[in-house]
Amino acid sequence: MDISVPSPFQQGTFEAALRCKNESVTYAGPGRPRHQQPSRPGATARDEILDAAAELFTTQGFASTSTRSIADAVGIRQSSLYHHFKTKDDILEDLLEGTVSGGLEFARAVAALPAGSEGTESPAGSRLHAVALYDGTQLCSARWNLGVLYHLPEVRSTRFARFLADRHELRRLYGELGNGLSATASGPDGGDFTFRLVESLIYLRADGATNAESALQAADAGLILCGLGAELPAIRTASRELIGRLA
Amino acid sequence: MDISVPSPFQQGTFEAALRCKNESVTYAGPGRPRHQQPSRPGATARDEILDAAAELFTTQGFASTSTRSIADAVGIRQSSLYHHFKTKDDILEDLLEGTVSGGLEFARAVAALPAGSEGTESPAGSRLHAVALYDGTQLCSARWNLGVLYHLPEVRSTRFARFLADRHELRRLYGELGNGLSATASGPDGGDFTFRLVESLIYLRADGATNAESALQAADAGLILCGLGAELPAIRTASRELIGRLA
DNA sequence: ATTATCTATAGATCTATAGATAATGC
DNA sequence: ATTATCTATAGATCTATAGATAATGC
Repeated sequence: MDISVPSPFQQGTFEAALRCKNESVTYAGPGRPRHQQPSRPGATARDEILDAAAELFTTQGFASTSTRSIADAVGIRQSSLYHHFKTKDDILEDLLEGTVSGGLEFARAVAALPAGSEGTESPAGSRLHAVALYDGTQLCSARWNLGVLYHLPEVRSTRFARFLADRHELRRLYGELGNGLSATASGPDGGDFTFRLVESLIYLRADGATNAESALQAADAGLILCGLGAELPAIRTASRELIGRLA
Repeated sequence: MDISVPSPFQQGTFEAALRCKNESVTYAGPGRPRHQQPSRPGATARDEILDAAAELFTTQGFASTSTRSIADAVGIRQSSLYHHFKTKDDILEDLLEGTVSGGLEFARAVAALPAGSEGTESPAGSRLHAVALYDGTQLCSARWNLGVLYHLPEVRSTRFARFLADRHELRRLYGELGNGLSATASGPDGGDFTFRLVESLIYLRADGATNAESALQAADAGLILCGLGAELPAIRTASRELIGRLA
């Protein structure tokens, strides 16, 4: 059955040809030296891989990015990736988890505060504002705009159950923090609208349209939809205080 | 150089094997009969292909969907696709263009109305509300949730310049219609916030969380952010009237 | 003659594994 | 001995083209 024939076009040969271009070898840890110098931020090879994958996934798409192109961006051979990650999906899983874990942790801490502990005035809505501002700031300032990967059809599978569950819990916390604030404005969903406005920062950023105020404006807009537009100055102050205390 | 050897695993052989399963032939137009009955909605084979591709692109992703799987879903051979579309990108281009053209046309018509012609009362903001409601309704009710493809990294290329330009013009029209309405509320960007809230319906739908009111709620929220929450009942009436007249 | 399909295939990938090799650290 | 890399490759794809074939319509 095995009738395959070696061909000059095969991968090994091509890599061997490439190799002639760059024979420089520098490597600090244990193991065989790399054929190229490391050029990515990150303390470990694993971090370099994650950074390169984040760049490529966000700029070229997940399925369109080959493991070979990630390896090339790191300066290792394609197969060396598999020492650090079992599959390509595992790389994506790590990246997604990293984008939601910080915000979720902060939101949990805010939601767990005993009533009235936001500060001396503690205006209603400052908890939701703080969560939105923290989350939005992270989405705007993270090194790569990984949020664009949230809604990939590929991600809606049990493979990424943990990320999906974490993001769902974060969304639920927005809803919970918005509950009871919406007497006057857009109905009972001010918390979820706030979540949606914060996530829309992802696409604002993808269009190159975010600036230093974008996250604050999204949080403010969420609170306006909760009927608290008039209290915004006090809310902003308390929100910043909360972030300084918990983050 | 040509040292390849025919193998029992090659495509042609596999297709020939498959073919034995289904010999039924029904075909109405000119040309050779299909090996399978058409099973997709659409007057033409081209429409069937677009429908199948829309389903697969939205549920499995663009890059993860092979031309073979599209052809299988239609009931034709993979290579037959290329009679109707030059490349796989051309299929995506057609689909994207189709999702924005209707909304853009409506928004242009609304923006081109002479001042004061919305109706007898013509409350400020009803034009923006009408555009948002029309657009949001389309995003929620279209057969496939093609909006999830808007932010694919693959789409940000000159290849899709026409779609990108149309969507950009639509966004600009939201901003224009929002101008001058935002004296009281969230700053000067009520129009763009409305656009963002309407587009967030795409991801609400992807999470299975839209209902019959979702589009209206998004449009309302946009107008609240323009500082016109108090006028919403009158705005809604005028907005529906506008849609009935122009759509 | 034109149209829409088909079979067959080129040529270029892609992911993941097997097993060798060259460092470090005990 | 352990670790991180390397070379080489299996085996399964993928997109697109060439050219044959079987309908319709003139």
